[in-house]
Amino acid sequence: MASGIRARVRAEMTAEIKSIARAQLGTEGANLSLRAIARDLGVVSSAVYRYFASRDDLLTALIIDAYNDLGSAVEVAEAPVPRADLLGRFLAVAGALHDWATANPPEYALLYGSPVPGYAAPQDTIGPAARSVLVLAGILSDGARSGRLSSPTSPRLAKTTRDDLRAIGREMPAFAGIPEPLLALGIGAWAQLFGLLSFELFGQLVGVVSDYRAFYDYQVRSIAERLGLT
Amino acid sequence: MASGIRARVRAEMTAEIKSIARAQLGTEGANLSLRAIARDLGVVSSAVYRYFASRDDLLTALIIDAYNDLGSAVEVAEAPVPRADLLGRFLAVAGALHDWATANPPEYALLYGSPVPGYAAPQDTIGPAARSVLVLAGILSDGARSGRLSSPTSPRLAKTTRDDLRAIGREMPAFAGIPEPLLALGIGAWAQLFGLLSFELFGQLVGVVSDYRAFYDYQVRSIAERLGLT
DNA sequence: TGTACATCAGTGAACGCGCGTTCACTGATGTAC
DNA sequence: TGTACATCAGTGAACGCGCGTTCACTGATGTAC
Repeated sequence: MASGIRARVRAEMTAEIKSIARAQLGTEGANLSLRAIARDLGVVSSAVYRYFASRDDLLTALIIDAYNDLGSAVEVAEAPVPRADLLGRFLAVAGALHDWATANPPEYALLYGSPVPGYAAPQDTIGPAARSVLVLAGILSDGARSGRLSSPTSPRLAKTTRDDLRAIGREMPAFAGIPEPLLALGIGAWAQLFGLLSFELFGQLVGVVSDYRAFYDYQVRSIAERLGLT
Repeated sequence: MASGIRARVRAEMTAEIKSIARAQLGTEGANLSLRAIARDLGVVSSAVYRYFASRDDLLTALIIDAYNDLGSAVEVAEAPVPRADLLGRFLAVAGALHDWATANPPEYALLYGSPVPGYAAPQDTIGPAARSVLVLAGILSDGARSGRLSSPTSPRLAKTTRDDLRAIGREMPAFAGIPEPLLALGIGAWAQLFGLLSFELFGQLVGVVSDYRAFYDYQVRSIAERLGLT
């Protein structure tokens, strides 16, 4: 099966293109230049089309890779924590988010920053995008099932919001066992984590916070307390 | 003083350039094209340089305008609420944020989305950027002074974080009267509001939430409760 | 009120670049008999 | 094991665009006396 060699070379080439593109994200943002990538690769610009059908295709591949990278970082951080240690699991998730985001700012911006003008993410990004939040869902769902997490009784949920939350449980089994108010709180907490990360990475806290990690950890513990995680 | 005419025409021209640039933000993101602006303006590309020294200068003007626009929207929404109605004031602020962001997505992305590659915001943006958060500071500070807002006692603040928070009070008088734990909570709440807005505007909630405003309002009320606003 | 001069908006050409994508092609590598 | 054929990576030229910025200039509008 000598075709295996061709396939392996192809995979390596594809990986190298993505790696060069990733480096470009850092300096140029999401405005990838295929010609610049080809130049770095030491190849004529049209050669890149053997590996990606278009600029958007390459961008999609980068997005999917980044979601998977983040998702697996979160999973790996949370997995070894004993299932009964809900607080520990949450701290592991939040910590992994911060670690990954600060280690990969361009990728973070690609996933959670301004949408790329003219680019519409295809369906294939949805699965990878969900991986990290599914880990949070597991914590809430375990807590709800064991009765250790209780639901807030106020504020009142609008009917539309309650419907939305029910639909989430229906469509994603991982969220199924979570009472609606707790789920709403959980999504709010999730948004807060990313709000904090965006503030930190996008420069909103410059001159305000100096020890970012300590500040983030404080906020995370305060979120955990609010969610009733112990 | 016939020079007043020249000055007025100049101001109008400047405003029109910014308005065309703002429209371009929506389709092209922060990658402004001076040539395209000149084309829309019906003028030769070099003419734009009579009004802005460079592309970055124009971008800075847009950023400052946007911060001021948001800041004044928040101020105008909050000002008529009776000072003693802390909850009403907070709801007004949060509502104005949502109204402004959903009415001006490109501007929102410019201010709170991914940083523009190669662009460093000059000092002049700091003042306008602070306007909206100063309104929140006023609410917390009034609440603290009147004793109606109490400070959470946990989690424990790291020394570095406590120093950061003290420095904020020292450098911005509006924050001076707010106890450190309450201030930390307030900044966390602020980050959460923007996290929710970014999730909504940047597409993270597509297929999850259908009634964005109801969802946001629920989160806002839950934040208000947590802060002890009544 | 009229005239000389200064200011300044806008022109047009140029410099030196960049880009994504298509297409006919060469030549090496793999596959099937 | 050897040969004919198919696959496919990479080339090079071209199409039809785009860009920010500089500079010498024209001509209208304002200012000072």
